[in-house]
Amino acid sequence: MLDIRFIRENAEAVKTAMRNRNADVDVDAVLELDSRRRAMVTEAEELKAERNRISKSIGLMIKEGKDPEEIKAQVREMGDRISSLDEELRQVDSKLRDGLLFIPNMPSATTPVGKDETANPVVRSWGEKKTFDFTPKPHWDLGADLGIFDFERGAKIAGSGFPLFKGRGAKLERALIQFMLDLHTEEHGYTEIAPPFMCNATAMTGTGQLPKFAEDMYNVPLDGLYPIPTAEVPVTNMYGNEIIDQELPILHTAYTPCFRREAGSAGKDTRGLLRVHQFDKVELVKFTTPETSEAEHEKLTADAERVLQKLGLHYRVIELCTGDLGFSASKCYDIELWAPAQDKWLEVSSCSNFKDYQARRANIRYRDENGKPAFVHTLNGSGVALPRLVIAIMENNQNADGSIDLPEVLWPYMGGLKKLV
RNA sequence: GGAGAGGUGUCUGAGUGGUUUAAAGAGCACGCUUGGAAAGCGUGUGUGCGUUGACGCGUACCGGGGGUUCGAAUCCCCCCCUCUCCGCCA
Repeated sequence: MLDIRFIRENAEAVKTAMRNRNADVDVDAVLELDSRRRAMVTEAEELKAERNRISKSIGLMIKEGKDPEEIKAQVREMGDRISSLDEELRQVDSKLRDGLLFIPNMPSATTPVGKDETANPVVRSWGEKKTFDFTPKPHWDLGADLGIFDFERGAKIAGSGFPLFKGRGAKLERALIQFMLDLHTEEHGYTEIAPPFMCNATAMTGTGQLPKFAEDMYNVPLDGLYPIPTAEVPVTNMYGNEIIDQELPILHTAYTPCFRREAGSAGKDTRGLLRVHQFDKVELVKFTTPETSEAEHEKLTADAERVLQKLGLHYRVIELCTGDLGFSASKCYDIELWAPAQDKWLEVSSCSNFKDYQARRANIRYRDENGKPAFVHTLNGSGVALPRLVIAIMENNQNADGSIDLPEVLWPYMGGLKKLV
């Protein structure tokens, strides 16, 4: 969330930013709550100061054997006023917090201003489109023929969008996860985390999924838990309500399954692995100082790209414009893989710098050079998500006979298998 | 799921209704002392919010939330977490 003091002092800039985001936010209503709240706090605290003084004197009177009943009655009235003021204050406070929780992050100064995804500039690309001397098949046909997944049975037991991998398909999932985790821990300096796959509402609020995107989340109301939509939630919230005393930056990587209801996407990208309710992902998460977060953002993006380079897959990096930027992000690069049978680019990673937005929501701090507590900057990106990665591997590496060549870096993880036949 | 014991500041640890403004010790920082160090001595050492140009002042915070009271770390209620034992169980 944004600092209320920042909003107070930069109201016009905030309003402009919200317009650029196409976000419908009533900044003035929040400012009004803020000024009401401060007036009430001052009044309540003055009363409390007086009550504390008098209560102390009552203690003395009793000790001296005087009768305090008259003063007690007087303070009792004061207490009633304080109680009702506190109650009112609680309400204003929670309204203000709710208001703040629905205001998205400020786009960074370098984020291009634009209306929607059509305004996202391509930053760079790697490799080139593969040419085929036959018509490349979509991954769902290839996979069904090879028997490496069985979406019908997945749908039978959980519903559509819950993919079921089988045999070498299941092993390929495991191999890719292991390959990516090894790369990030051994070559990029990340510490691996195996976190809980469910989080409470506080954690979901800390990273920005709640309260606004409740409909996108699965939830288990009986226990107040949410199956995680991304490892970002548990791994970022690891340090919630802490003043981190380790040296920054902290780099974490984590494999988790991810669960998304995809509300509002019904009927879109329904075939195969394009858009599913459950998928595997290796995530990269960083905690940095404000001074280093921009450089760490570039490095994090490069770490994700390295996965695709090692796998030999053609990709491009785009930067999200203000109109397409995620709620909590200040700056974001999407990495997209080319899928020849789909004839389109598929997003496999969103690498975001959240600045202090999540840190303020989750209360994650460090001590700055003066020893004063300050909010960290949080960053994350997929490194990378599996379904579309599997699509790209299958569709790009297919042969005319329906077999699929496996990238060389995966051979050791596939027990020496070089080809899916 | 049942029974019990706990949760106090950076740490250890006291505190069961009123100068507690959370004792004491350790740690840490600074200063004195010293040829230098250690020891010793002295001073300081939390977070949020409000207010202020600033120094500061006020307020809240002893796992979390409510309540009783003029006044709560302390009494009452609910919840969370940790440990021990029992039950169940991969």
